[in-house]
Amino acid sequence: MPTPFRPMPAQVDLPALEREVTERWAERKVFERSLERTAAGPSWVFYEGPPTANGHPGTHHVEARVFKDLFPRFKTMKGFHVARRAGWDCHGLPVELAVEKELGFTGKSDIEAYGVAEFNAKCRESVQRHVDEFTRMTERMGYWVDFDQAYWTMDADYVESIWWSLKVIFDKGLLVQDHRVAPYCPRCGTGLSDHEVAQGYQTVTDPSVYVRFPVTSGPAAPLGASLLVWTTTPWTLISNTAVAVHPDVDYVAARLGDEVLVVAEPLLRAVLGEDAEVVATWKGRELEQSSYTRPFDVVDIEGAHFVGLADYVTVEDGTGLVHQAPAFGADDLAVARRYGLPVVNPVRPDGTFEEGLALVGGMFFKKADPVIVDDLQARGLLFRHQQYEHSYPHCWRCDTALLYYALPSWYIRTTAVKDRLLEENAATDWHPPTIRNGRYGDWLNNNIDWALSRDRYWGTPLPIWRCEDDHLTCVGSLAELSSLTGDDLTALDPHRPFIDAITFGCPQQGCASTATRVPQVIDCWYDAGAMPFGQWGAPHRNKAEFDVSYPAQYICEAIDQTRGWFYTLMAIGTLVFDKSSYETVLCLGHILDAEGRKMSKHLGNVLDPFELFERHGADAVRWYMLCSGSPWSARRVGHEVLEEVVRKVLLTYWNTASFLVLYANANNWTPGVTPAPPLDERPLLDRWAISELHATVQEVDAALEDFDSQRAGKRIAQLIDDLSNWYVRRSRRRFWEGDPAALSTLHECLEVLTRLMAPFVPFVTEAVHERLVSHVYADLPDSVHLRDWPQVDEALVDTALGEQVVLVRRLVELGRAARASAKIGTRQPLARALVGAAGFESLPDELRQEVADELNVQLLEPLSAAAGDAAGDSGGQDLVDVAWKGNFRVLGKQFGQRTPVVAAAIAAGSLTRRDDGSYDVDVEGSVETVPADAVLVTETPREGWAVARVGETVALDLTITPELRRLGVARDVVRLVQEARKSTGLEVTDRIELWWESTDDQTRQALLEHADWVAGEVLATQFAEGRPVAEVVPHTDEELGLTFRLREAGR
RNA sequence: GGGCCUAUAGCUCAGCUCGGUUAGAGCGCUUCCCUGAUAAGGAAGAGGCCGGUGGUUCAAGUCCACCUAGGCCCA
Repeated sequence: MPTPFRPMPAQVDLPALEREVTERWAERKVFERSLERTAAGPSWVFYEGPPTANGHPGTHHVEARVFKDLFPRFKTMKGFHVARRAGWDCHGLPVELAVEKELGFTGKSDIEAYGVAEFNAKCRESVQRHVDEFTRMTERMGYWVDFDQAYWTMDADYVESIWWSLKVIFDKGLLVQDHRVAPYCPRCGTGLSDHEVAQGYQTVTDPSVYVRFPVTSGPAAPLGASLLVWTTTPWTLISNTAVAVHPDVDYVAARLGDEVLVVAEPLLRAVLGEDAEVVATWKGRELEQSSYTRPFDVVDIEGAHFVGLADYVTVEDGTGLVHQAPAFGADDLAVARRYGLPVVNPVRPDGTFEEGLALVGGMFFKKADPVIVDDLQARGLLFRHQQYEHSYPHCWRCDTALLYYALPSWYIRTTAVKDRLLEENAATDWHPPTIRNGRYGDWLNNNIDWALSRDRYWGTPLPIWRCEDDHLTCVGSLAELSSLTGDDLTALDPHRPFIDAITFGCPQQGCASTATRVPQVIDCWYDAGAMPFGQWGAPHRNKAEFDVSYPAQYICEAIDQTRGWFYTLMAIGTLVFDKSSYETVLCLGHILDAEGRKMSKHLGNVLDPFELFERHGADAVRWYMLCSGSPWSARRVGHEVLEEVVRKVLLTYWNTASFLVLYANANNWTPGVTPAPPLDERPLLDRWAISELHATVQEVDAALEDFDSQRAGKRIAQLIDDLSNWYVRRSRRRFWEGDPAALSTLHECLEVLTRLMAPFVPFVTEAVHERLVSHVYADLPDSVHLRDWPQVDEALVDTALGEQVVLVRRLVELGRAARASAKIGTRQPLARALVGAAGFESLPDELRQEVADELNVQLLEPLSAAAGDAAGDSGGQDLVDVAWKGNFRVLGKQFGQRTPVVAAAIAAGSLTRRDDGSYDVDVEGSVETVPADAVLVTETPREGWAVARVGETVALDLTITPELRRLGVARDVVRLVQEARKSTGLEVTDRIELWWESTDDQTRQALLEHADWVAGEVLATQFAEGRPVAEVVPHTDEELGLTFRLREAGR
């Protein structure tokens, strides 16, 4: 006869099981069907942030993907249609650098020599390679996302969408060209990334000069003062445009000899010495707009040469007055922008001054320093000249000193929409909420224009064409480009170098010049932020699909994306549609290694996700990511924590299911077929289990609606523990007997629990669902992921019962502690236990019986009732001590400062109980009335009892009569036989024949007295004193003087 | 240099929103107990100046200020 359930071995290889489940999903197209199933439902829009397809996937990639999977699965089970489109971020410097490394290149000149077309082809290949690995990782971890429709930011459709959006921004006048100061190597002719700069610092000695700038207007002018300005780059003095001071710092005019110099007050003595005499003091802001005579008249700089204010100025070193050359310093450039000053750059890209300039014409910038110093000296402008040792960046390739250099660059004027960004941010549902006004809000408040362009090769080309007359044309599509050129370019690969070759007659009215594309590509972060429309190729294609899927209801990434994707998504959405691209965002903390360090290739501490999946299983990794610690805190991951998840959560869950299957099959119980009593006729414990189940459904649902996976996971783990370690433990006997009420209850709990857990751990739940549900209910879907999310039945949640069971378990714990302290094992029955606990009186008999069973006592009585009883025996009130304690939380509200005095009076017992339960307390002569809950009463039994008490009290009567001892012996024997059954390899349902003999009188008497009971417990069809006829291996126990032999019945 | 986050047992983390009695859990360790599913469960023990200093308060791990260390992002 077939068993109702497929057997579920207790031993399970989770990673192997996961691989089987993955195959089954693919065969049965479960993901596709889950989307079809919800096609008519309301849609819940999720955007997949495209990972950079560069490098190998690491465990930190797994983290975000787990959260990206959980909520869409949850919403899908709730009936929402959650389209999930994979995406790949294909462009950018990281890809270029990886390819450069592969090819052994050291700079842009190598790329140019190799050929841009060939180089970009290599980049494309590299992307494809890494995407394959990401896909494999994604599938293995059970992240359901549609790869067939994946968007690639390098696809022509995608690039065209970006162009369209840039044209919208351009037409609003927000895409403009300006200067950008960046570290630049004049020999290599290229800007360097921060990463490159960081590896090229060298300690060098530079001139340090203090120069006089005579003041010509403002408060210092009447004194005939000069600003004293300090710099370590004399060559930039040629381009001096302004002087910056800190608005809140005190500046002094000080007389030294026959001149007056202006310096910051805190630096006065360090710079001018003790002899300087202060003649005037101003706040920096009072000096604003004071004009001065610049040190060199070599280049024209109009409308400049006055004092500006800047918060970045420090009084750490120098003079507190900072020379400004906007072309050669990012801070300087910012100040210049604010004051509308021109950016004048007399240094050519090769690092030499323009030909024809006085003094320095044609000279390499560094070589100009001594010339300039000498000239200043000769003209009496040099106050002091020293050598200064400091760390300065050099080109990591050629050791040339870098130049901070203003390069022409394209900007998006995000500052123009800053207020809108702040409004959109305020309306965004951040998890955790602190990010909104904290890290992210702060970033928005300090918003600066987006430096969009990159002087590189592998990226979305900036679709701007410029003619010789400087007319700009921004092109929004290949079709538009075709109409401008007159050729059909709709099949053109819109990348460099092909796009660079496209020119057309300037469309500007009356202009006859030819327009060529500007050479830059764009920041790949723009690509990622453009995915809401880019993934559809919208609006050129699929405009309707885009319209209904904007904005996203949910996105999720780690904290480093505040300045990355979170920003670019919101900024582009606001710039193009005047609306942020997402409503809810979950922001995760980073995953660290076991030592708390960020995982990086550099440190070699990257945990390979595939290794974790194969060793512990993807479910274990998922559960850890979702439920251990706060998702928004940085967390450490290692093998130990994953092993714990497997043991405590996954295996406990699996084994509970395995237990059900074992006894359901043994008793031929089939859910829905074998009749079971209605819930309200089942034992109290069954109603408790169902109550906990529904309370869990309620809380998990609420937690997930709030994007709080940790809270949901905690509750689920609690239910698993409740079922395994209380419900099943307490109900074992009923399962052995095949009680349909118990089997139905556990089956229902596991069935609902499996659905609750499915979004978290999709593999093991699928395997359990298949065995517990799919195989027995033909009308239900063949996958848990095609089921509906559980509905809570609030009528079944019995809070009072829940609290009573908590008390029961608490009392059991206390009783066990009492036994331990008396050194009496639980197998030895005791006559009675006394319980002192609020709520014990109202505990139903069924629950009192649980306590008695667990503690193995024959009688359970309230302590108060027993006290009088025992008092008669022992002649006094000595059995119970009563102690009182004040409840500070209650007393504090009533008494404030007097709280400690009142509490002391209560502890001293100066109180009388009133009829309504409240107390009169005698506090230093005056009587105060306090409510019942202001006094905590504890009763403590005395001598002859084993006691455990923490809030509640359990006392055990330690008298062991000969009758009790014999019962204990019988139980010991049962245990020994069970052990022997197990070691013999018998199944739990096998019947046995048993023969025993004993040299110990007490043991013999006990076994004769309790023969029927022992035989029943160990499933013995025969239980006889003596020896079998045939040879059977004996088992002996010296303490009991017992020898017994057993064999399977009927053999 | 700026901003944000974090700091509680050997390790991993709760508790802090809204101050209240003896600061909890898991892992690990020691000793026991229980076991007719379990790689499980239970008891006891060892292990805490709750990062530091000051303040508010009858009362501070919790609120405030400053400091220190680490992390992240940006210069």
